[in-house]
Amino acid sequence: MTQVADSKQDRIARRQVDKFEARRTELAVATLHTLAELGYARTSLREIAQNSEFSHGVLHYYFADKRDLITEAVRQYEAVCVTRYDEVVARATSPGQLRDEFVAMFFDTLSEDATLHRLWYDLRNQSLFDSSFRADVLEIDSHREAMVWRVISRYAELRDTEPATSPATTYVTLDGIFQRALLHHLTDRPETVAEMRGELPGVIDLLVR
Amino acid sequence: MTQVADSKQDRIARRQVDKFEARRTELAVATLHTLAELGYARTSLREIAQNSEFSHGVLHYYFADKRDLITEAVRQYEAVCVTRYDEVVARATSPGQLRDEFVAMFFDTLSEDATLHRLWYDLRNQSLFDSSFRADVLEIDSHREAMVWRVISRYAELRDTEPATSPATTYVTLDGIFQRALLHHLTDRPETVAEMRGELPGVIDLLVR
DNA sequence: GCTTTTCCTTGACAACTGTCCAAGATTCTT
DNA sequence: AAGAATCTTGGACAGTTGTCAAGGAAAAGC
Repeated sequence: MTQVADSKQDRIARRQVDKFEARRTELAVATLHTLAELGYARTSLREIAQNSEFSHGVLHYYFADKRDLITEAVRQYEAVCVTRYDEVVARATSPGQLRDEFVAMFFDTLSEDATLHRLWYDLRNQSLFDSSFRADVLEIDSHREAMVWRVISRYAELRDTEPATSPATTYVTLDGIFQRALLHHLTDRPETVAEMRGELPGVIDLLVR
Repeated sequence: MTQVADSKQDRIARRQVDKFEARRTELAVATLHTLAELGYARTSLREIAQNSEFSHGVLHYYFADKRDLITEAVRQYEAVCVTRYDEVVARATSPGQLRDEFVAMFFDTLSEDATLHRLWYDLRNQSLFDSSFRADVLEIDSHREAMVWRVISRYAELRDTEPATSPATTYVTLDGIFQRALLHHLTDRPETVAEMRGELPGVIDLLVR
């Protein structure tokens, strides 16, 4: 009897938790969009609420405070972003194909998800000032590094050679290129972006022996 | 007579302008320190004034508005930062010396001027959201690129070869490394920074044929 | 259908923001 | 030394911020 009651209560509790979590991520997504639009410095709770279908008060029902909310939004970002190149790696049969499709995807997400990417860089930078972001940022950064490494090490494999640098260096090189391309993309300088696109294959080749 | 009066007035006017400019840069420097300490998102005019010897009202006597003030501070930053490696280049007589001294200077300023550097990245990122910063940011970025190029092209010359990539790619590669090293430095992970230091010479060699 | 729990809105709060201004303090001119 | 120009202060302003709580709306449980 108690067992039945328990499992029933459990089911109820679980359902409530699920619902709670669902709404949390829903609000976190709204937060993500607001952050991507305005940047960290200008994002307020009322603005976030306006990008959702709720009023601003509800945010404190689902989140302890603003930091909690933004942290959750950052985690949402990670879910979106970190496996982007995996299918490219999976379907590649020749080094040339892998390189070309990687470059294509690279510049595709650059313009497609530009606001999300600038948000990521904004938050990573925020972590230079606010230590409470650092753990999450470092974790995401390491996932991005691993993602890049899967591409480059596979590329080296296909070319029957080895990467020329460590995962860390490989990552920061490509990330540096991405960051600058993003700046010029948002500054509306397509020529510069095109130039960088032209150079990227050469850089990739530089990254393997 | 009018001429004498004019030149005298001119002198007075010039002195006033000089004084005005001197105080402007004085306040811009205070702004720079505040920004480096708190980051863009948390820097207020009253906080800036507290880092100077004046009250907050004076800022609007010397600057049109907050943007004007911050823009001036950014220009101050540039004056500090953009010729850092020039003497290293000037005194280098062998490729090994140039490379070693560059690496040393690289990691020296990383820890010495860490807060200033994080400010730079903060403002560069801010320009992804606020177009009114972009012109200044792009200009400073191009100066940084030129600075790095002077080092690498000279290094190639000393080694009797050529740079392997364009100035832009060369810059973003080293800047990406710097940025990540800065993150780990501020996160208090000296091991990671040391690792990156160990790898930097190899990267430099990768950047020339 | 009624009660209890969960969810959401609304308005208030204190603190903080950029901006402006009146009036005092300081410096310069004559 | 007196008057004029310049500089600086400190307070007021309107608007925004994160936070919270009282109470209504909706849903769930019985």
